[in-house]
Amino acid sequence: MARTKQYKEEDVIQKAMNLFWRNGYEGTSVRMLEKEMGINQFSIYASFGSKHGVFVESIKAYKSELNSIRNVLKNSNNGVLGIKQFFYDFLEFTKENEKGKGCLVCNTVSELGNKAEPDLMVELMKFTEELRTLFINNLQQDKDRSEEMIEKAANFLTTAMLGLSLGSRIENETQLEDYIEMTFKKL
Amino acid sequence: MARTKQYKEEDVIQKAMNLFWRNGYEGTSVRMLEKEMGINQFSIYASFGSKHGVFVESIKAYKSELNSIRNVLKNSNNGVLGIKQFFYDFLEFTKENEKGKGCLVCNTVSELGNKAEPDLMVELMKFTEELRTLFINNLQQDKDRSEEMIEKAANFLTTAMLGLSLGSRIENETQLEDYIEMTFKKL
DNA sequence: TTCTATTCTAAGCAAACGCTTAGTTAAGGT
DNA sequence: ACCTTAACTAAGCGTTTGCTTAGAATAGAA
Repeated sequence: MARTKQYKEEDVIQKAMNLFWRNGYEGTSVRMLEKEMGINQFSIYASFGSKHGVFVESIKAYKSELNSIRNVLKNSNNGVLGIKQFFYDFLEFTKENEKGKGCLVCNTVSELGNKAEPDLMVELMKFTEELRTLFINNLQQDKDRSEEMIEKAANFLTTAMLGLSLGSRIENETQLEDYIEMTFKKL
Repeated sequence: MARTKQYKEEDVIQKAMNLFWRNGYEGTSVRMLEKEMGINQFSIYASFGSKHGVFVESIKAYKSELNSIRNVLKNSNNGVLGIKQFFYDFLEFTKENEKGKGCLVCNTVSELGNKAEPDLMVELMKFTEELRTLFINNLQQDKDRSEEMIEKAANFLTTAMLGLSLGSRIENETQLEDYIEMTFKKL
């Protein structure tokens, strides 16, 4: 038999994810990953193949991290109010010091746009689609909304989340609260 | 007397701006700038001091480029409808091929966050403040809105613009139209 | 203990980064 | 025609990038 690994891959990916979340993909070097993950470059490449590989795993880790607040939305049965709560939960979720870190997926889409590698793009799209589905489910709980209106509202809320994500990084609490309150007015 | 410059600085900045707009700050190398601007690195550094200097000038050029649609908003006197028109004008303004390029200022804020150099940050903030002022002016044209409501609406619209910017880069026309229509239904 | 298989350390690879500089070219006043 | 001055070309500076690899360390099977 041979030597055993001195780290758990899920542990070091958690740390890598936080680094990517704060600094973005290009803004995070392999040397920075080494320090934050606490393992050598050799181990990084042995476990994940490439910096890109670390990032894809980080995105997956981000999703399960987000599960805490996504499950609240999933289990809610008070229609659009559940989505509104999700918006507030998201703000709390991304908070770091005074300002927020935004949504890692939204940040990534903004940084890489459509020049993201296919396998990464798949992960990003899955994230968006899943969230959209949850929105639709909750919108359907309110009985007086037509299918057509649900579609429009889902499109609206998806884009509104993009605004909330970027807003969380640069705006203050009052602005963000005004934003959420106005977003859910007349919905 | 000495040799004369073979380029106009405003011309080459225009080209640099478009490159930054498509690729972001870090995604644009000085070699790429050389090719796109059509001048040597020496000339770039002689005229603008640094890559950062080129970028700051590009942001200023972006603002005056945006003046075409900002003036429409400035001269409008139909209240919130003028702002709605600005949202649609913005989509047209950022369009490239099928998808949009987003707002260069929003893209930059997303990429650099609060680690942007102070002089750059000043330009970015001025942009946001000026736009917010225009929103408020138009909101005041509708007589039945309270000052408190105008404040909330301005906060809402500022963040909504962030969503529109990122949305323009990844969403289709239907989604974006739904987004704008729903956004202004609340106002 | 000896051997084998795998992880670890640390040095270093080529390429790309922002930026500089020595040397050549050209404009216009004298 | 000559000289001064600034703009040009192109080579190259030191660093950092993502990634690789030779050699030492360490676990368990024999």
